[in-house]
Amino acid sequence: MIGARLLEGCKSCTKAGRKTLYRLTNSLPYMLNRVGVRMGDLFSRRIAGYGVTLPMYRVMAALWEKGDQRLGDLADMTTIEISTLSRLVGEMKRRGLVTRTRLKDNARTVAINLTPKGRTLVEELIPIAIHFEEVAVRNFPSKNVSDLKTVLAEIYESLNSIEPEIEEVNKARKAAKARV
Amino acid sequence: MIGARLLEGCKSCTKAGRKTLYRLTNSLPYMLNRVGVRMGDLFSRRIAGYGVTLPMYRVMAALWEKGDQRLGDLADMTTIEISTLSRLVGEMKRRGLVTRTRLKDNARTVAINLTPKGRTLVEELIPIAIHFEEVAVRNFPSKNVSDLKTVLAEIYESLNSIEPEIEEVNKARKAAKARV
DNA sequence: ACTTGTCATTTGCAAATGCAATTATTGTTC
DNA sequence: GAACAATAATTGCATTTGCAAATGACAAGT
Repeated sequence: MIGARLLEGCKSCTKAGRKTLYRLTNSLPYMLNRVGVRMGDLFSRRIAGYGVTLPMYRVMAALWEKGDQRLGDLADMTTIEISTLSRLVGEMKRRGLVTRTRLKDNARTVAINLTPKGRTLVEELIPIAIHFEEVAVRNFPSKNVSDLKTVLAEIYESLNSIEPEIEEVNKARKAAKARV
Repeated sequence: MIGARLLEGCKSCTKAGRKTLYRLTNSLPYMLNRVGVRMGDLFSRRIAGYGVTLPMYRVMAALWEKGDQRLGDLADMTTIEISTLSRLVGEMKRRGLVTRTRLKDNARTVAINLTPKGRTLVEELIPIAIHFEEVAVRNFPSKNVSDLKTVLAEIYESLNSIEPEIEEVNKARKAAKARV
């Protein structure tokens, strides 16, 4: 296993023998998750007064950017799991923010759209989102921010490519476990 | 409102009049969240075969890095909300991964520790985490990765500093809403 | 000792999430 | 055209999450 040499029990943390030591708090998944969650939390509280949750905002902003989407496409765009999204859209429909209509030529699929109420609301929220981001990164050169976004997008793509690899390892592990 | 000029209805998206246009999918909160969630999902599935969830792994890795922590400190370190963590630790105790003992000199606080079983498990998982990260970023120069980590840490700090500012706006909004 | 206040954790509740079925519709093949 | 597979969305179930309120334990002042 690559990296096994880096593993060192925490009792040894005080010893100076090893150059590199694993730290959860310095791992990329942890750091990404932490910042992402934190930013989401803050923005979520920022918009809570408008009576919408963060996932609802994301659905509305996605629909504002590109309307008349099918549920599955909206799930891809928002990266909200489709079963979650299905229920979320149901709730948003009850609140009069979106419409959900089954297509006539293919009754399997539904088309989601913003209502005028939903549109008004999201157009009130988007400037807040823009301002929020400006404040969040106001201490950083804009070059750094755009570089960051580039890297984030690249890593996201990279993750898609390693997914099959991971699934394979998982299968092997699962098979090994089934024997236990 | 700063940024209001950037707001443009989606019908106008086809027009070429505006230089900048808001896109949810290009906003920093969205991109961070997307990558963080995706990476978490993949790693979560990677370790699912070992019978632990991702939050459980994070708790164990945090305890491995620094043992004998109080619940609140562990919440800070893992950035898991304390009420969530309380329940999570309860479940982990039932599974024999950690111990939770109330201090004798201050019965308000509890000390959380890894059990030998928990320690064995996390020491099996950490090399997997290291390898996972290596694979996830293997296409990127290590300089880029370390720069990324630096920026992520800085943004996280920056968020802490803007929190009071946001809370203040929220309060104002809340007060305005109470009048409705 | 008795109220008051603060601190650390836990619980109640409502939402969001992921996975695994299930339903409903459309396509394909014999 | 009847059986079967494929597609799109929904539902059931268990877990995770966050906020707010409640509990339980200590601290201070009177």
